[in-house]
Amino acid sequence: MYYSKLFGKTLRKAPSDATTSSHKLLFQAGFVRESTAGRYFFLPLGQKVQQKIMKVIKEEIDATGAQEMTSPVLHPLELWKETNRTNTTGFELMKVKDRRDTEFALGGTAEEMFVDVVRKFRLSYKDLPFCIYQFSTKFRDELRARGGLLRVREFIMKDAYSFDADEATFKAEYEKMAQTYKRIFDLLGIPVQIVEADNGYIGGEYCHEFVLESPVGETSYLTTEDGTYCAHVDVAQFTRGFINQHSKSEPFAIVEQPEWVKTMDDNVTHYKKPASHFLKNVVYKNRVSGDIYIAVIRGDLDVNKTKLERATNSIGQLDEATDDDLRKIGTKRGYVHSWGHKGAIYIGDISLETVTNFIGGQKMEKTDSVNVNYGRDFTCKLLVDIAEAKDGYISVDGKQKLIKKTGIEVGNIFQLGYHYTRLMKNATFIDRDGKQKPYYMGCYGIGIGRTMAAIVEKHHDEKGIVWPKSIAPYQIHLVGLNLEDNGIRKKVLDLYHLLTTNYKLEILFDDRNVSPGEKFADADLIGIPVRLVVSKKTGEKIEYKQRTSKETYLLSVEELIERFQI
RNA sequence: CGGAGUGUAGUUCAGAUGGUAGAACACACGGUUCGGGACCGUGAGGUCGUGGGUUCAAGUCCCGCCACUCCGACCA
Repeated sequence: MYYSKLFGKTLRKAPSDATTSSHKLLFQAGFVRESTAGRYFFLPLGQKVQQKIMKVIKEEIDATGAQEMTSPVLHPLELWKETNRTNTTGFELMKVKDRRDTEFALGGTAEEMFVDVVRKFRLSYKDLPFCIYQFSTKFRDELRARGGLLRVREFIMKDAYSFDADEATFKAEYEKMAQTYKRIFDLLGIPVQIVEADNGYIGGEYCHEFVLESPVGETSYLTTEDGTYCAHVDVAQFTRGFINQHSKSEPFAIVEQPEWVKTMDDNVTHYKKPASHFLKNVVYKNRVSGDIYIAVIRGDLDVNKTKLERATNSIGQLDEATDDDLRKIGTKRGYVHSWGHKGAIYIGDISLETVTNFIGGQKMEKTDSVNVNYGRDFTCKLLVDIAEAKDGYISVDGKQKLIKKTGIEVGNIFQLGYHYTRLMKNATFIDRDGKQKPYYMGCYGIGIGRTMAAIVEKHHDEKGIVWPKSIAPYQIHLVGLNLEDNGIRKKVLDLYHLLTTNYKLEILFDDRNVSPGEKFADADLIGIPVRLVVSKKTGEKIEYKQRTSKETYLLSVEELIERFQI
């Protein structure tokens, strides 16, 4: 490719509203342009990278025996009705109508479609297991796009779906895919952490995110110092510890409050006790059923909404209660009781059993309660883990501190189990015993654009991008200097043709009539792994430099070709 | 959807108190340069996001809307 013909230009400066390195550099170096928020053009350079990422993924996924196919982007809305996902609040489905008023969902994920195509065949256990996948544009009606390619509304995703006879064979498939993902991200130059995660409405124990640790990521997770435990904040478990105040035999009592105590902080000052000795009550409302939940928790801990949603079987449906909601159960902010409000369902955190003689729980305008004990003075409908793990908390084995990290989620793998195949009719195979059984499913996704951004976040310096070899837009950035000299011009053109034609190397040849400094600056910015220079200075040789190094070498054509192991 | 901010040339930005729109870089042409974003000259490029209002006069003041960025909420 002649640089002078390349569509897209580099800029001297990054756009001012870009905040992440990947956004700045991919824009500045001419890889992407924004259409509207969260929708991007991939310019020729960006498209090359995107295709190379897909190639790496395809080779590795194909090696597992999975087969690539494609599905329509417009999904019949009927399918989504079968699995009730049109009503799943929280996941905003984008819909379109054709001129006959038939409704379609713009695919944001394709479980229903893949189940649908599979059930068009009468398969037997002999056909199992199998895995089918596609690369396709996904649409997400995100409330807010952010960070360039990190969170977008339209993106190419590799989504794979596995079909097994039972959980045992699925487990093997899942494990194989986890290993494959690890290898893919190794090849792409992204050191990922495998993070235990929440798989939302489905439940179940297998769900992992592949995360690149990065300050600009949106995924919060906790890991032990030795890395043996690594879990998303929505599932991370920790040890509460036991806080023994004094004898449990002191009777529960309502006491006068000499001052009006308003918040947890004021309580701590007033009673001269740490926050852990107080009862904290947080109220949520299920926006679908209208149920009101009061989460009761030790005062030093916070409620994790996702954990609470899982405990109450209301995934994606809880909102923080409004003043109106509080009024309905007969209370107001600051005066929510840990028991007794009619019309509310009490869910307690297991930390309630780690303290004797709590303060609070029945706070009124002039009085408060003390010496309150869980089990003796009050109970909740459920006593489960609904607390959010935080930096410095102790791991479940009690031996290590948890470290909180943030990162970019570049891929995920899910156990779907029978969730879809039970909701959708005829999603069955004929088993050995001649009976129809639902498929046991898993799904596996990788966002291509986000992966590209993650690679840039990981691989750049002050001068520009530093692409790993596997996905660089070109293998060689050839810089021709002194091109007005016909001898040099011929030499560099001969080299270009030799390498591209005989050796099939991908080369970006900077043939422009601009200053050397500008060509070098662009080479660094674009970030192709190897830079070659032909000029009057290099004589019969060719200067070779790697993007990652400052060293330059003068090589003969033969030596050069050797370097590329041709 | 809540909070904050920004919209002026392709990009980065300047345009106090209202008075007929500017620079740098990029782009085109000519010339001089030529190993780390060279220089000189010439030129082209703007319904100042949009609609309305106030005013003799609005990029500037007021109101509505739109878009974008950041924080939060949301995120199979």
